[in-house]
Amino acid sequence: MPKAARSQEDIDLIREKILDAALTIISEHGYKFFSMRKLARRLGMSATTIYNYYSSKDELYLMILTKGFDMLYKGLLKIFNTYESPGEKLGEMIRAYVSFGINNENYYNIMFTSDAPKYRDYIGTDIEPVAYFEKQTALQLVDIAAKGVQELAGTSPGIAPDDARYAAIKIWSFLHGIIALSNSRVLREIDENPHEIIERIVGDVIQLYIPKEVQHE
Amino acid sequence: MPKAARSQEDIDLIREKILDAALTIISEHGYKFFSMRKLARRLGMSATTIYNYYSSKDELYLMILTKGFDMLYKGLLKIFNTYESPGEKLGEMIRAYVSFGINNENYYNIMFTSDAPKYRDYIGTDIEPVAYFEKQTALQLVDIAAKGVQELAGTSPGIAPDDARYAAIKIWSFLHGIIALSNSRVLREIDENPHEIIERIVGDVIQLYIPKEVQHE
DNA sequence: CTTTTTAATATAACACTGTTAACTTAACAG
DNA sequence: CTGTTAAGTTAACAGTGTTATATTAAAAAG
Repeated sequence: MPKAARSQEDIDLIREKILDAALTIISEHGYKFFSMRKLARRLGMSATTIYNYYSSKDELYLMILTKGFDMLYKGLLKIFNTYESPGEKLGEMIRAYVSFGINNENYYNIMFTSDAPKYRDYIGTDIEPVAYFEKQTALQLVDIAAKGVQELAGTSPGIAPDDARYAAIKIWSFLHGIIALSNSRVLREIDENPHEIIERIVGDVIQLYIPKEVQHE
Repeated sequence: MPKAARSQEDIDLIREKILDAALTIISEHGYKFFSMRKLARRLGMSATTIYNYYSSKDELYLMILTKGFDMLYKGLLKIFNTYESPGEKLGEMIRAYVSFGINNENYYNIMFTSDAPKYRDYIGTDIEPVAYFEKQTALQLVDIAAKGVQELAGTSPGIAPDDARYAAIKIWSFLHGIIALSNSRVLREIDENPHEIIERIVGDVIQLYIPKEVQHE
């Protein structure tokens, strides 16, 4: 009888190791600097060996995306479960989202920025299931956001009672705008103090949806 | 005496030809598919010949950026000079900006999206002057936007009289948010009707700054 | 032990990328 | 026709994702 195949646990351990190294590269140097050979060098293995654990760079990329969405979701969920007042809750969720976007620039960019491929690009390919799982993880985010907004519906002037989902997307869009402008360094080109502008806009958005009396009810 | 050098006009003509071809590739297939060899093939010349007209792919890229900012600026300027009422003027400028972003997806992405290098990345390099010119062209955009907002200051509830510039950046951020979400295909993943959402958000932003009575004064 | 089997890894290669060095072609003044 | 040199080409380098092939290593059977 031949050599026995490795246990699933052992395989998963190596997969995790590879994923972590990829993450480090991306969050330190950006997606552009993430190549299979560099990843392999960091792991002390051959580039082609990685293909025994992930079918392609795209699959690895999708796994990273999934992890990112999951991290962000869990962060928002914690706030959702911690705060009592709906106003304070949504306010903190908004701040947490923007913090994530600014402090994990490279991560945020591949999660929400154009160049990176999306679920649609993998339909019909052999990694469609991986892409599908990524999409579902991302959708959780919309749900928790909509829930946060839902609790404010009726109380807030900006949120129609039966339209929390639209309101959530709109707030998201506003926040994404300022994060994306900041991360793209466009903001830095036109203003000396981008952080001040970000703070101010975030404050304005919160004010727009959560008037003072509701904010500390 | 040796062969005479070509006239500047002739050189500029070829430069223009190369730029146009690069533009076509990017707006049809995106920045990812734009390579020096593909560009050369389309032009019926060798890839290295392009280096006689542009010092690098980056310089070519900066020229494309500049052209994009200039196009957008001229479009907004025309609206600025066409409409009389400040409310109508700003409303139309907002719609024109969003249209540009949605209809020239690939173009907009390299202009305002992260992965693309910015002026700061070229400081100290030999193409810093090209990058500087690109930045100045982009800054014109902020100026014309701020002017459009300035005319509404005082009349609009959302715009403090002495803070048109901040208001302009904020509106820009809101608009960029919805365009970027749309172009990144994230919106398509979470909603069946992204265009409807875009229309609605744009309407809401306009409404936020230009109440009905001011809109058709 | 040695042999056989095969899982796991590594090497070599392909087609691509931006860019440079070296070479060829072609046009014009003397 | 020759010398000069501008303009363009080919060959090459170091890099990319990925695959086919070759090697290594470990464990079971004789």
